[in-house]
Amino acid sequence: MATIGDVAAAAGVSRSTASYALSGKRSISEGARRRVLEAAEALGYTPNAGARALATSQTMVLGLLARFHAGEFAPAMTQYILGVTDTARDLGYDTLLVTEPDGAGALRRITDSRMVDGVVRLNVAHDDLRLPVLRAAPQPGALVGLPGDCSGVDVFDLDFEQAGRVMVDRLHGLGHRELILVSQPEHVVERGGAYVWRLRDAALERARRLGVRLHAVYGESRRPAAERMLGALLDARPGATGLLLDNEAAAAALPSVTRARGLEGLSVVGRYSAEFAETFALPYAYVESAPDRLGEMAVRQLVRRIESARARAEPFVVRLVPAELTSPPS
Amino acid sequence: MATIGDVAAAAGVSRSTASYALSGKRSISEGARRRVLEAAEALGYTPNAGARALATSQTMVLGLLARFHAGEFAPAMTQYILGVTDTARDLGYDTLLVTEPDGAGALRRITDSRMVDGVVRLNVAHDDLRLPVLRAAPQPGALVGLPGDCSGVDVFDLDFEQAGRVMVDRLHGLGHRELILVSQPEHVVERGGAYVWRLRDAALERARRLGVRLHAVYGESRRPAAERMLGALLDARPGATGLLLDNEAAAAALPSVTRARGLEGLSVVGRYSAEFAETFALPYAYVESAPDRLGEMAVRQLVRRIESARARAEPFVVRLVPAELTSPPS
DNA sequence: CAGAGATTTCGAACCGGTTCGATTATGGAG
DNA sequence: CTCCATAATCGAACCGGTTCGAAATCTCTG
Repeated sequence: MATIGDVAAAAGVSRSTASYALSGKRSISEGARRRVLEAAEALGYTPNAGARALATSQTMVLGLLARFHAGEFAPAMTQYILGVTDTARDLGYDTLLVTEPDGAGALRRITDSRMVDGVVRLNVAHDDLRLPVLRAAPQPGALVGLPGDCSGVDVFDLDFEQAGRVMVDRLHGLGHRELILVSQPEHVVERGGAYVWRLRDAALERARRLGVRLHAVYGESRRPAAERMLGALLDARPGATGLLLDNEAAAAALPSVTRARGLEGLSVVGRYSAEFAETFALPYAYVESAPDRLGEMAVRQLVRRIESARARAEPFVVRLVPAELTSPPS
Repeated sequence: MATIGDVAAAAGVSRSTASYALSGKRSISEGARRRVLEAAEALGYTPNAGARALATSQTMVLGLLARFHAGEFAPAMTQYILGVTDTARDLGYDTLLVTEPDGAGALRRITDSRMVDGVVRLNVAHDDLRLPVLRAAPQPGALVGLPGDCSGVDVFDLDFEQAGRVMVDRLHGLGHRELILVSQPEHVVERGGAYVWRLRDAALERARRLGVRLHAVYGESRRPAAERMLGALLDARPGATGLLLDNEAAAAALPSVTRARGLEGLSVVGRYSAEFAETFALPYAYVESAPDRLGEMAVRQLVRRIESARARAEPFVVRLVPAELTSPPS
């Protein structure tokens, strides 16, 4: 494999001249620049990433910390990941993916060893054990998901409180006065999925204020259980005419349940990604969770901080994207 | 951030002694070793990855090349990825994820710059443009998916031919004499998804030999279209009593279609992952595609080649895991 | 044509590890 | 007490880039 020394020798210049010719950080005579470029091309020169990282303290790699349990229905995960990796590549960065059962250790390793210039954390829990590590790291960090303590990192998330209110408002506006909210399964909450109760509490509060009855329950994340659960629920609450679904599995299961029972009067509002809605042809209005957009925002802000000392000095942001209702396909 | 020089100074030894004490590659007196270890601990020393890579020409990072189009229903993707990253971590490697619309360029960059010690390629197409690059790379490569030309890399895949035969045999054994095979959408085939026609051609051949009529069609990968398509298909082939599904979206959609039509006599065999079967509570027998296991196998073989010169000299393997029928949940 | 000033190039140091060969300290045998 | 083998340690070189300061070359002016 050719080194910059080989390129320099082939072009008849010193290593430093070759380096400057390639980087353009100093002016180099037209002839020398051309010879260096030709030599690099001819030798198939690619700079050694380790050596460059050592010299510049920049790796052009972002860490991506994601927690995904096999056997859990998490259709949004690939979209988050794709949003992050695609944006990173656009900005010239590669992505080191850490799927972490081992938690903080791996994070500390990749930051302290300087493998990455910054870290995006997905699936942030309310009391996330990796956040202290991330705050202590020399690199900047960006989160997708709102933790209890936002200090020291940039945070991006859907405004789940607003989502809860928007969803209640919608069904209230359609005249419904008794509603059911199906949230994520309880273990998601126990694991620190704050977005679940942010949406739920805001929805309950809004319902109370509007004088609407709202039954909030945990759903299931698997198919047969999800269907049974919905059926039982509709039986138990015959007066409920509106359904709020903050649970992908429930949303995917609902059409077959309602079809089987002929519950055509039921009004439904969901909360999931546009892609999910399309894949499962869901006929409901929904609040779009825009996972790819959130991943993109996190990366852009992260790279801004990495590349500009000025940006690094700016105060940390907490950006909640507004929850907007998307109409069902007609 | 502490360097090995700081550790050495704190322990009162030279840098080389500190290095040997930490790596154990030469014997070091008990006292010195202890002082070095304590100093490293106290200073929170973590070796700089770039420097180590430069010195050892080993990065302890694997490249993971995956192609996933947002908006395509590819539920197995996360399982492949998880199989790879989890196994890599077990073996001491991190994973650089490259989701590549830009194809060969990114691969060449990460291999030539020595960012990775080896590469796992998912979603291999029959005539994959990245394979020549991978073969030319100085690092070993492993594929999940069978390409037209297997030279220069280790290959792991499900035995899709056997899967086709097993599926036909099953329905033939149940007494069915006219079958329909729903494959992946045509664009998957056009993109070089050889596994589609490997399964289909083997199934057609087996059906011919058994004297069974088999109608092979391309399916849809999206929900509303998949359902309509299945309905139309069953109408068009009223004599068909058995269904082979090599298409996740079709499998997920089928229960609601058959329920709506009361087609209880229909026998179905699928081809998808166990996780998929469970998530959607599919009541069919199926050939398990074991994405996580394939990812794991690819990584293990890759790391073997990376770490042992002996293994590197071994001939390349093409390992097709047997297609076995899993019974439906009772 | 000398000299100032700008342009181009080079050599050396540095980033932070690893590793080889040599040197020093230690202990045992003669 | 000396000599030698062995164990422990050190210094220096190297991996492959980048970058700084100085030297060399060229250009233009007086």
